[in-house]
Amino acid sequence: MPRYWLFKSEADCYSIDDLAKSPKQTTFWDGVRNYQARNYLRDDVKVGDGVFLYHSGCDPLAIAGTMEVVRAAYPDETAFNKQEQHYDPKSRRDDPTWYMVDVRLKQKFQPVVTRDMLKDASELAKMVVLQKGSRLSIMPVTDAEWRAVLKLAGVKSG
DNA sequence: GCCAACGTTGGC
DNA sequence: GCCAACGTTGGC
Repeated sequence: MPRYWLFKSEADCYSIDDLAKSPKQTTFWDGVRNYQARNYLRDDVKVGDGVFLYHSGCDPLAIAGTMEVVRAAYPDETAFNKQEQHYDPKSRRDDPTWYMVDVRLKQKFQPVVTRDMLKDASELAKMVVLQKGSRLSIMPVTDAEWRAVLKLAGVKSG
């Protein structure tokens, strides 16, 4: 059984349209530099899992669509490169600290499911992304939440 | 190992 | 732009 996740991205930095324009509509999800999020990525995110792409830091705040995990965790190369914004001198090639996965665009929501819509849905009251102070960039989503959001998006399956 | 200070995130 | 929440750092 696949599990479900929510990946957060600043839309100015990387949006669902950027993903749609990528070769094979696939990208590597790099730059996660938080241990709890890293643990999810490294240990729990598997090929075939469903992922919501959430746009933060923009208007509207919204789930923009769904993605599918197409490659499980492997070392995040950007951590080894001094030129990279997310360079981390403590991560070593023989013992990487940070990991990334590959995701492929599955479905772009039209229109997007806004944060306000999520907040109005009683089934989503406990959704992690809606909790105060919730800053993780990788968060788990329950089966019921996954279905409820798809319903709000007006689509039948992820 | 504690905790204050600091930096960052992100909703509003 | 503000500020609350959170994670990390570093002195002790």
